[in-house]
Amino acid sequence: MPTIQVVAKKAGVSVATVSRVLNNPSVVKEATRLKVERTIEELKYEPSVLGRNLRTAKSRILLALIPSISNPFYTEIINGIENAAIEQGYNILLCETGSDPKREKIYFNLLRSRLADGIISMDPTVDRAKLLELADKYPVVQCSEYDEGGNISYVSINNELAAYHAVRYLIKIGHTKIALLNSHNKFLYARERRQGFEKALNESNLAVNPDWIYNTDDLGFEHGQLAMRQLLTLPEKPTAVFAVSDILAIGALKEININGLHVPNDMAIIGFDKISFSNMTHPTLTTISQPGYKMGFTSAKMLINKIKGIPVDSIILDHELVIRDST
Amino acid sequence: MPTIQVVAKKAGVSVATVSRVLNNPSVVKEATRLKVERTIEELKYEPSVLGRNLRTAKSRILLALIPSISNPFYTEIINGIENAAIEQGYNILLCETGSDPKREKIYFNLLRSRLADGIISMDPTVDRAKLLELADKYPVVQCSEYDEGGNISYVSINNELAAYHAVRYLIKIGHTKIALLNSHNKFLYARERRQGFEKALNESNLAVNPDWIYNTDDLGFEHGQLAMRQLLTLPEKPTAVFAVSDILAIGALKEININGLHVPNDMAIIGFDKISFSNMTHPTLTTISQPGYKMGFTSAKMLINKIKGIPVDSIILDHELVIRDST
DNA sequence: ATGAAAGCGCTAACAG
DNA sequence: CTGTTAGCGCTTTCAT
Repeated sequence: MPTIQVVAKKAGVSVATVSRVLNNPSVVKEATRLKVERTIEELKYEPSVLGRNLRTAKSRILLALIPSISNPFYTEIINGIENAAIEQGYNILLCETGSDPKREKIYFNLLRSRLADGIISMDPTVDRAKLLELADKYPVVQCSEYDEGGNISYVSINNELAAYHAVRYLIKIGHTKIALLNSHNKFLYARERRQGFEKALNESNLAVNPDWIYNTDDLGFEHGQLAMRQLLTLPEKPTAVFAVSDILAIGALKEININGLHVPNDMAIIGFDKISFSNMTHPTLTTISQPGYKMGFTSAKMLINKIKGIPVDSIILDHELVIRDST
Repeated sequence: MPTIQVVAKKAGVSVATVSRVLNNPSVVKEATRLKVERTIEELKYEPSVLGRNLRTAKSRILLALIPSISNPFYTEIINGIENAAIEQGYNILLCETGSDPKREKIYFNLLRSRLADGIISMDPTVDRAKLLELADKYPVVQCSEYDEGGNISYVSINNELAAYHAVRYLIKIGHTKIALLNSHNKFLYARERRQGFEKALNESNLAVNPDWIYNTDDLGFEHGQLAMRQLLTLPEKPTAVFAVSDILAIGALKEININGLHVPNDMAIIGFDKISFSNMTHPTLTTISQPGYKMGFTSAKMLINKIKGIPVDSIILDHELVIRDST
């Protein structure tokens, strides 16, 4: 495991020169550069990131905090983050918080102990106060989720508008009895999507029936199933349901299938996120597509800029209604 | 951002003592320890991992190489890896190779440049020669995949036996015309599972019909669909299919549904991996469960032992046939 | 039980 | 264009 010293000695130059051919080759004379490069090759020298990091006081590592790696919604985002990072010579430490404050703390400390240069938070359950405190001293951006009050820059979509578009479409194709399958109102996005839902109904003079609004804390597909089971027991049933996540929508779809009912004839369904599985169901799921890749890519670039001291602005990206067979 | 120097000065001790209360508190006198701890608290001092890493020549970072983060099969494994790592004070750098040799090279170099202490490879498409070369100088283990010839320790299941169990079960419930939906034979696991498939058939004196064996390079669900479409055009159709991945099975299931046929009456299906979505389909999927969490946990512990210089042995873990509604 | 001091591998100011 | 040198923040002998 040769060090820069060894290379320098063997090549007959100083360590500074070796360092230069590594980091700023243009300033060294071609002849010496070649000589050094040859020696590096011969010795199979690889510069130690450890030494470099200490010296430059940077780790070139970014933290990506997600609640759960098994949620396919984050897959595309992570891809975007990774590509943006690699492009700029950064690496990603992917951290699953499991919405567990203890884990969150471990990861926050990675920033404090300089193991990471910045953090992208995607966890809706993150401890607001702690995140704000962290953002005070370290580069932090939020992706997908964001904080109303705080001044942490973020990348997101317009949740209210997206929900509005989804429900307006259901109304347009003739539905008047529309249910909402939402997550818990403690989440900003849940409140925003509900607003969009209500706005679309109000606009068409449709009443909001509280029986048709289902909130769940757990976004597992079983809860989509549960919700649909309950809706189907109602004396007056809805004919369409807007679910704020594809997973919930898939659960609802399953319950409808189990009951021998038909989608979309007996019940239309719209999901949210366009996860890859939304295309594998039968029938395929109409859904709102978030530009996951772009969200990830943008937030990583944003974070890197922040690390470099370049000021950044929050960004709202466009969503898209993907019409498939469930409506 | 105080350093250890600042803490030492303020506490009126040497940096060595501060370092001791951090790493080996028992050797320092209670009174001084308390004094130092109080100062650390006051200054909100966090030791720099950068300095420590350079000094100890360790990064306490593990690389986890997976082909694709969107493949839910890896989700459980990653969880296991993460927990084993955290337990021992390591962090995980999750790297998606996308089966791209260029990316792979970047990640291998992370080891060479000392940014990581070891690597867990889960990519079946990994460049064997390169991996063996790397394993020569650095701690490497394989998880799920492994290499016949090489001497890299691994954690895996018995693929042949698992396939054998799956097919034997299909035979037991009355099927004699069984198709195999396999990935490419260049993969060891594909060859092994095919062997198990054939063994079960042979044992019951059933012939292996080449028309009922479908190989695909791409494990996307569309290819499961394609495969089933082709099987359904055959003059003599199988009555059951064993797919080597749940995703392929789900694709096949969808095609059967589209054709108005019934699972399992017209066609029984067994998948492989027990991904979370295998439970969300209608009907739910019978599948072979790999102990993903345990595989991840075990391989991470194995790697850490290797890093510490403790000799390790490869391990074969048990699979399980999960019987659900598709058979 | 504690302190002094060396040094991990590298980069960057400064001098030449 | 190149070399000398200081020092990033920490751990770890070696003394005391």
